[in-house]
Amino acid sequence: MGTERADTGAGHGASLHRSVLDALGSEITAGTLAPGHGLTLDGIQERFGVSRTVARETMRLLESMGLVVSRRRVGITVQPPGSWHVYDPRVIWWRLAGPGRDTQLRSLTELRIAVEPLAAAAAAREATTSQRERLLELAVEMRALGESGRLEPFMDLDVEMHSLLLRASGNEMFAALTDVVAAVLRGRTQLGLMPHRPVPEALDLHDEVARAVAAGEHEAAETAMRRLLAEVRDAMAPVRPRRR
Amino acid sequence: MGTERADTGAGHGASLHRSVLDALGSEITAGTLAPGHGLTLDGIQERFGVSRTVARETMRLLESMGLVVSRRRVGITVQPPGSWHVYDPRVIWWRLAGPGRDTQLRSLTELRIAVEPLAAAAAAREATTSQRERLLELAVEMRALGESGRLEPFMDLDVEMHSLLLRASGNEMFAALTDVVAAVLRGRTQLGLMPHRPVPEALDLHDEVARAVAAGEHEAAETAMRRLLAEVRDAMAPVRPRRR
DNA sequence: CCCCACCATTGGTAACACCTTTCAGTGAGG
DNA sequence: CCTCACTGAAAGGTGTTACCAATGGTGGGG
Repeated sequence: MGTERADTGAGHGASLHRSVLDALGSEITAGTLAPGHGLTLDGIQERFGVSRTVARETMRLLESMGLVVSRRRVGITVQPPGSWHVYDPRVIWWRLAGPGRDTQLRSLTELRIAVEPLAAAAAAREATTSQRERLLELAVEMRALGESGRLEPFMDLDVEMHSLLLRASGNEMFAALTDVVAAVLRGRTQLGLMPHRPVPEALDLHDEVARAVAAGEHEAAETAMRRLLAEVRDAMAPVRPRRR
Repeated sequence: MGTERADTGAGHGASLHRSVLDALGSEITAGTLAPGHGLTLDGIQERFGVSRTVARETMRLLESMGLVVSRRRVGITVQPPGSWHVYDPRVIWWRLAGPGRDTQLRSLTELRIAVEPLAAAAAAREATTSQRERLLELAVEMRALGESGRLEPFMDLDVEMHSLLLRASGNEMFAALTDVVAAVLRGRTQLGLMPHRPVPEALDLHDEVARAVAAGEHEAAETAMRRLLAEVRDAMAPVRPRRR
């Protein structure tokens, strides 16, 4: 359940430190290792049967993600969520895989609502010709797949479309969110939150976004994307029992 | 043997691997070490006069930021900008310190335009009473400092206000951008992109945002913040937009 | 109450065995 | 003579162990 090989980086095989990192990262972000909890290198060596070098590298990586701090004599201390680097792909992955997944999905969706409309507007201005063409193609294919109710391939196209828009925006900070958005879209289906059993409304809005961007109408693209995401957020609302 | 020690003044405790990390990170993000360029652990040891352990830990950290990949036999390869983790605080810092600083400021500002209006709206709903009070205080102090033309302390308050709003939004993804926004605001003054005296318009808009959030009027807060940021973007325009 | 000594724990160095991947060299076949 | 497949050596990261240095929390002594 938790540690299904988080291949977040450029994927090489399972190096030793990566599996240890995955285990500890998951536990910290899941709250199993509570903030303030102390670790030691010896403890890590012992627990995972690895050498000091591997334990140290793992610890450095955890530290660079803000999950722990390491101080002499006192050891390694788990940090509270506030200091986690929540834009780190691995952190996002762990949190989506653990409990609090719906909380995470919710805040990520809010981020999407903030970013994607502007990204769509920028894409309408900046996209290359081939990107615009691909966008229109995608809209057509999505409609076909959506109406025939094939959810998985539909999701793939959905991911591709949003990624394309983010990349075409010409803003590297937007483009860097493609993985996040992909994770949200995939996580949403996995969680069974998949709101649109491709509702016609969503299909129409995707179509509208694609057309507007392709035609360079940035205002239309922005508002269409905004409405699309409002749809997404509303469809997600029902699963809200959790308040902190 | 050029054993150099590079401390780019980034404050934290000057541990050995950190200074090496800083040096290499800066060079890669600055483009001095071009994508595709090859490094070796031996080379790093030699150049910085550090042990293999330190070289390895540095390399792991660079890899976790997407700046390099490490493969057996082939060595360490510098990655193109597209795979950098541009939300990592250190990457942002390096890029703001190096060339392409204005490009970076521009894309970060666009990100602010996307996020901060929604953050303000959320803050209007979610902020605690003391946060609302502090916001009003800040607006008053900012006006005083702004009208007397004291740029540095004005900037500090500016940073505090935007940080407060992001944290008060209740969305961890927004809150995690406080460092980014702080870096942008500070970078903007350093770059001389700020008018020597805050324009009255900006002061009024800060005031308006503060009042709206404090009063819980989320729509007013959102539009006020949007106008504030539009002002920021326009004030920034004069610097030549460089296209890559 | 303050100061100092102790020692647990990370920080850093060194030397080593191992495994994977690349690449050059070699030979056979066309 | 050219091409291609095989082969083996070397390059370079991966992982292990042992050891010393620095540091800061803790507790004991004044």
